Amino acid sequence: MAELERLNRLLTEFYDKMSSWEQSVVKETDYSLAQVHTIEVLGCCGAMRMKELAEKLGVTTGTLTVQVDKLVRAGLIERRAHPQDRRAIVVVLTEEGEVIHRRHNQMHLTLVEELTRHISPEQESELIGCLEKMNREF
Amino acid sequence: MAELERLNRLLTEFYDKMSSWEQSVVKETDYSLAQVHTIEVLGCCGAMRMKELAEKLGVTTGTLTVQVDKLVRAGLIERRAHPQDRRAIVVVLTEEGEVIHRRHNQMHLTLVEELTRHISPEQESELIGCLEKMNREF
DNA sequence: TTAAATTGTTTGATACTCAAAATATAATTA
DNA sequence: TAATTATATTTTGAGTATCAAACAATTTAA
Repeated sequence: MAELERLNRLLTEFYDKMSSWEQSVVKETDYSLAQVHTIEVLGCCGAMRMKELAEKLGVTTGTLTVQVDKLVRAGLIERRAHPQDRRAIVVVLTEEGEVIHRRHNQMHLTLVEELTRHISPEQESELIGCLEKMNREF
Repeated sequence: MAELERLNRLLTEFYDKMSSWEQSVVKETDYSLAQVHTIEVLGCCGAMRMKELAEKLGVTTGTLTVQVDKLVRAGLIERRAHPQDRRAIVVVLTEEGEVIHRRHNQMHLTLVEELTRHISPEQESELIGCLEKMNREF
């Protein structure tokens, strides 16, 4: 079906443009893409253990340990003991980490505002509905 | 505005899920994410020179040279002389590269079909309209 | 209590990336 | 035309990210 092909192209195009936007935004900062992504997830989802964070980021815990070391050294996150499970480490943003996150999140909001500049409120509601349905199907 | 924040969350969630889907799909193959992405771009946009391909992929030409070397060795792409500009190299998929691309593209189509399972044709048209508008604003 | 499973870290190897230097060719200028 | 400047690609050297496997500490299950 041609409609499906068309939608596929548009989604891929959107993904690619989002990807290069993020890359160019991150390049302006002192941190790497992997580091900013880690901050983003912690900022949006809140503190969590290494295992869970690694899964959300799509890397192994070994990889994450290295990244967390760097972010701790940079003063953006902290390691804390898990209150119940003594094997586990809970990773949490520091105040400075929160600042970085809020700043980055604001750029995302500004982008989305620009992207939807010519979309009516009714269309925007439809779009939100579609995204909710699609995200549920993954 | 709360609506903007909501849309931002949904778009980010979609991006992240798309990203991990692609990663898990690529893991099943013999090729890396960077390699599959190169094949995807060549398959969708057709043959092009190194400079242009590097820009579309968001890497330097130096980085691309290395990747192209590997893909040539793997038999998926070929280097050809540019008919007018003797400085330039045109990169093109081989028959095997085309097969890989078609196979990968089919997986994308299947994914999009699943994602839109509960979206009506009317909503889908709206969605397509929104994506076109958004992609234009980047 | 013992055995098995889970959580996180360390280590060694590999892949990806960039910036800068080098090479070849094209385009422009004097 | 000859010299200069710009462009396209490759090569090289260094840094970063990543994984798998081995390890240590702790929890869970038998």
